[in-house]
Amino acid sequence: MFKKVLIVEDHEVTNISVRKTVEELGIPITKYVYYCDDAFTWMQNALKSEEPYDLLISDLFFEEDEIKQKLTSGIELIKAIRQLQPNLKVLVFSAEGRPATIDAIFKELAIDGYVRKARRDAQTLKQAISTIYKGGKYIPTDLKQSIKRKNSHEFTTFDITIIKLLSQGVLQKDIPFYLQQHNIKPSGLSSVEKRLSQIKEVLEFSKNEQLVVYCKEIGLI
Amino acid sequence: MFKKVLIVEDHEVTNISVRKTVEELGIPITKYVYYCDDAFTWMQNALKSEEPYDLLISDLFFEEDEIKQKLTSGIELIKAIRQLQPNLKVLVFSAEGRPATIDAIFKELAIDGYVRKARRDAQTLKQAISTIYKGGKYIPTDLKQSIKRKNSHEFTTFDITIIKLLSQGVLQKDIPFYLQQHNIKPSGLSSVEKRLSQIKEVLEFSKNEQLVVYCKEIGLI
DNA sequence: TCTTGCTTTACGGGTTCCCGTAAAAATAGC
DNA sequence: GCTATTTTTACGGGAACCCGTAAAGCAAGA
Repeated sequence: MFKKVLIVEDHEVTNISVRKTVEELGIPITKYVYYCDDAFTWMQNALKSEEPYDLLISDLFFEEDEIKQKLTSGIELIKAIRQLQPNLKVLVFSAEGRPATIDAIFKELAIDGYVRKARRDAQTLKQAISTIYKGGKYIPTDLKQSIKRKNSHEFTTFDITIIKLLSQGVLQKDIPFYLQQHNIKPSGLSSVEKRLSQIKEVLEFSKNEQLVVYCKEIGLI
Repeated sequence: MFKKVLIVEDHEVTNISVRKTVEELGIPITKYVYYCDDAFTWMQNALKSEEPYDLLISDLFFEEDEIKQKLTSGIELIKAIRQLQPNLKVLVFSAEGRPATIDAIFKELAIDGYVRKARRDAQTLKQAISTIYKGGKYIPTDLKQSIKRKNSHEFTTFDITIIKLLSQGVLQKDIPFYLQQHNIKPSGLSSVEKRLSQIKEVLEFSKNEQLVVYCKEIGLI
């Protein structure tokens, strides 16, 4: 089993349990911190003293408080740590449940496992740690299967840009101006109109209001 | 200190820690369950055997799974339990952070305390339990102060109705028809238009798209 | 260079939405 | 019962949006 584990979790209640769960697996050294910056420092020091950690268990979202941080999210932390210790095993433990987001984290950060904060999360954590220790990857069961629903649309950055502008109150007829300002390739009003109507057709929406709440819902804007 | 406490929390990890935290306060009997229906049953039985619980610690949101529940949220649970044991002390422990929502729960359910899942939540839980035991109410510090921002609008049920319809793709010109169907008093198109433009003026919004994402954001729709 | 196919833009008419004004209806007070 | 005030509705002109079509731009290949 792993020898040294570092837990990064800002919620005290969750931190306590994760610690307890890890200790029940017989891992001798479990360090726990509440801030990403602290986690990075401990990782650095452990590496310097040539006693690096085996496993990082990290949350994704960290609440801001009076103590300003350089690393403000689990994603930033993992990216930073990967620079100095690429072989480190990483397990993300987060409440984030959107398949698209979890999928993106697996691909972008090459993490070794993801456990969602949910009903059987303590048991799942143990399983995930075991699986990772054996060299495997722990992927949530609900992620393996259908990521996409029947009517799904792959949003391009262009789509997201114009939908964001709409949700910020920019008039549709003024969007071309903004696009030109930022040198975004199709900048014509017709292109904007066409794109919006295409998206709405696929998703079977009739109004922009529907589209923007949908995008808000899935965390796109 | 309290004698019998019931913990309702679907996340195993959180459940474990809350339990531990409560036990550290020297409370002899702490029952913990993962479903609202179970909580209700245990409350009922304890009342029948004339050994009722002193305190209920409950989450608000419970994830659905294969085991179908009658009570699907902490709010429903608390309402149901208040029917049979009105004097029970209730502490809500949830991740919900929107002041308006927390405020509504205090007023509608007359709960005795609210602790938000956040950085120092374990310590805060202990404080809250102590405060409630002494007969006080535990209100989050950030709620006491500014609930309202500079440009805030008090949404009526009428407002919410029409904004919901918009977000569902109903054309503005068709909204009067829906309002008549449900016998909602002002049903004219002009009334709808006037209301929307008033709201947008107060919130300094220019488009409906902005309004609906805002309402989505604050959990109104 | 010219053709072909694709993307982007320009234009126009029909619909919906916005907003002001005025009429109609409901409410309140006397 | 009547007037005064407010709320609701009706109407109309102008702006914004939707949608189809056609023209213009652009890339690749013969």
